Amino acid sequence: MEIKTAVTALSALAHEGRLNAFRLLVRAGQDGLASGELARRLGVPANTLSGSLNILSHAGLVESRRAGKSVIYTAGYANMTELLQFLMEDCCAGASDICAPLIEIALACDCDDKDKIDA
Amino acid sequence: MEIKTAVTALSALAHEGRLNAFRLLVRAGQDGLASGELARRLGVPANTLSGSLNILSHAGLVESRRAGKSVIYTAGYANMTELLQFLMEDCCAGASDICAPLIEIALACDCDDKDKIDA
DNA sequence: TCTTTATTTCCAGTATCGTCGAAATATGGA
DNA sequence: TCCATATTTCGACGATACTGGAAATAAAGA
Repeated sequence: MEIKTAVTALSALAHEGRLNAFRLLVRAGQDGLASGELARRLGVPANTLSGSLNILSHAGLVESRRAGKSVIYTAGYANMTELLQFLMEDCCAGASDICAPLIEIALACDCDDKDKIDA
Repeated sequence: MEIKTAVTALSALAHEGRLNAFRLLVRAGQDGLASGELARRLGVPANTLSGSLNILSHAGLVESRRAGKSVIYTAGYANMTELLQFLMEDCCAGASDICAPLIEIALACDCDDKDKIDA
């Protein structure tokens, strides 16, 4: 990931409304949420949210698909992972002590994939 | 971590100059780098960098200590980890498939602490 | 104390961002 | 086609951020 890409993604997330929207979509999973439903839950005007989603979309952090009159947004998991990877990739170059907490975080992630560690 | 704290940290990182400075400090490890040395390496005026470091500092992403005429900056590893944790903490709430790449990232982290996984 | 070096603060011009009313566009149904 | 609903685009105002010159502050040595 290039630094400009990372800055674009970080800028997109560096806003309370957009970060809330993004996290809501992360929780919503692959089913995603319709734009209107998202606006209702976040309590923001539809056009304001539309702008926020547009910024997140250009940063690759959300994806969208039309379903009838609604537009369904989902989190861009792949690009989110790339960003986290970018933020971490130099963490051990000379400072291995920062690495331990990162592994703890991944291990704390309470999901089925936890089993993979023993494999 | 509260969302406002996360936004502050993300905003601090959402700037090419500051992100470069931060990553350089992450690589520099606990020894850190003097403000002037950092400015020289990044090719930015000392006062511009000072402002950048001030923003990163208020976000808790860097720390500083005076050493004679120089001020040494180091990465704020603890707070950086907290931010990453915040960005990840909901990753598995209904979308466990996003979790796998995160573990891969942590495992890819090539440092001594990798042994802990087998413990 | 005076000078040099290192860093920060102040300031102001410029640019970019955030917000939301109003209008435009897209879709499905009658 | 006409209407209702869902969403986006446009536009403009106010707010905030970025930059770097110049001045101020901090520290060490002569």
